[in-house]
Amino acid sequence: MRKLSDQEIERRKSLEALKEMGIDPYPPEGWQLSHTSEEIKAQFRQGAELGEVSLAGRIMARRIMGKASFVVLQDHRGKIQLYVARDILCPGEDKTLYNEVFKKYLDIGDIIGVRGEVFATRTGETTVRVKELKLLAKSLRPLPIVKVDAEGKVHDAFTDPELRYRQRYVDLIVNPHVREIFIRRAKIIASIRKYFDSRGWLEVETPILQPVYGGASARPFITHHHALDIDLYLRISNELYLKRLLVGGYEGVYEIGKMFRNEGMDRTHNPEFTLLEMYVAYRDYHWMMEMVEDLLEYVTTQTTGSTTISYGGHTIDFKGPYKRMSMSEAIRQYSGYDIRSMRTEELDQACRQLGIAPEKGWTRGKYIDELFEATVQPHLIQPTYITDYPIELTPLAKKHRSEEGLVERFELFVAGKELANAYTELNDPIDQRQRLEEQARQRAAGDEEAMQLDEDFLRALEYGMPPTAGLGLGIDRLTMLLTDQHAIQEVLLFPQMKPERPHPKSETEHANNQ
RNA sequence: GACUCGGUAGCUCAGCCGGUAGAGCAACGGCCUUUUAAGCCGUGGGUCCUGGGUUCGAAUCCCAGCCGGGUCACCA
Repeated sequence: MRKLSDQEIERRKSLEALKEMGIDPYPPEGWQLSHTSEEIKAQFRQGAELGEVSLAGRIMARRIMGKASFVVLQDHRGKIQLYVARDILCPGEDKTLYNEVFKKYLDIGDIIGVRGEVFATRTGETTVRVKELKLLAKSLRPLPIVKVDAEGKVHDAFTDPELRYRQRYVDLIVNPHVREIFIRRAKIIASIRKYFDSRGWLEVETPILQPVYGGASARPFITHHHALDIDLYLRISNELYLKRLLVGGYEGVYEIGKMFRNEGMDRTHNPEFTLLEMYVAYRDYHWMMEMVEDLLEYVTTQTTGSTTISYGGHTIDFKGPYKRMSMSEAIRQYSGYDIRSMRTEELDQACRQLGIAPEKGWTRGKYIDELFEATVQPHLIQPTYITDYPIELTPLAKKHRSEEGLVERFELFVAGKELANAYTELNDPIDQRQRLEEQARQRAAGDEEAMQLDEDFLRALEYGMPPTAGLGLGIDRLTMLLTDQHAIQEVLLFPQMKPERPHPKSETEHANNQ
């Protein structure tokens, strides 16, 4: 058995004592709720006659003063103070409920239901005078105790990232601002759905397990299907499936879902992350830029109340229209290099001067991409569209209608980070085949991240896909921006972690010895 | 992957010029019927991340490993 701490032993003793008194520490029947803590406080402040209220939540603090006590109860909307007085809780002769159950056997962390009237204390705090109290779930582990003083200063904050991410449930209990992040995340996603649905675009689900992975450049996770005896890949992108649906005749489709990329992890990368992908027929990337402006204005207003947000000390305004620059203009403006007239050797030299070490096999497009990342990207704080990318980097976008060697693509940059990526989609099946065959050659030459040739996707395109604008937008990054968080782990409920090493004296070991 | 910082009580941390551990909160016992970082008196609680090494003696010094943070690299 895992060695229990003194506090855990104490709580288990209380649990047994309660059972002996005939109190079920985990009763099945629940508790009728009349209000949330937030509703009680708001309505009482406005002078409402609340009468008796009934609420439930977790004990977060206890201040016992003999025959009366104050309790801080936390529910999903906030905290409220309870006043538990012996003779109000136990009007008769039997004071067991107060003296024994409440004072001795309840702890911080226990979940209780209470009923009583609302009043204001001497100091004016809205408080529930408890007439009825019931244990709903006993907590066997002590919580980290976070205290906030009169000036609002937080003491002993629970901040260790390892503990917070591994035990997110504890983080959510004791850190209200963390709960808020995930409420906002849900609002962001809900508002995107609302916006798309109102335009008649169809939300779809496409396979996560794919026999051929494509639509992006990344190493996949591989798994195995036993009945079929084939390897399957966790999708790195759903792009090729959504395009099949445009071939099928839907004129607007979108999917919000997890993608999986088997690459490094850091504060901006998690192996699984949430991407919005959407495709609309008979549109091009110019239209898409306007749509994204409109969408982001809507989402920011719906979730934050304004188009203006604060991110890492910058004030960022999502009100459109956003600045637009072609990639070559942007590089000229920020670095002085005119890549359009530069030969590959000159690009190589320019990169070396900037401290970038080129690798053999780099295409012209790769050099340009590197130059861009080093010289331009960090400066793009306000939402900015960078347009017209080198063709080599973008096998699924349509060739530029007037510029040789470029494709009709834009990326949206905010706070120096890529937020969205969009194309006028390539719907010429012959061109698409050539470009994917080029990718296949790069794979054969050892580029693990070049795309696989998806014959069924090409077959679909051969039936004819309408001209289409497509968009990918990182939901995690958008959430980071709208919550002023700088690590992806802060906007994922359960970020990927290395497993905890089982302790030598583990619980399972004990089980085996029993 | 490289470098770097960290891992000590349930939590937040101190101790780290080597002499086998401390504080606050939490817990336990007591007092207290409007407190709010409640207060007062008393008490208990530790594989000092793991494994080696140096030493009469290691939380402390050295080596290796594990986990996490940061920076860089890789990576649309």
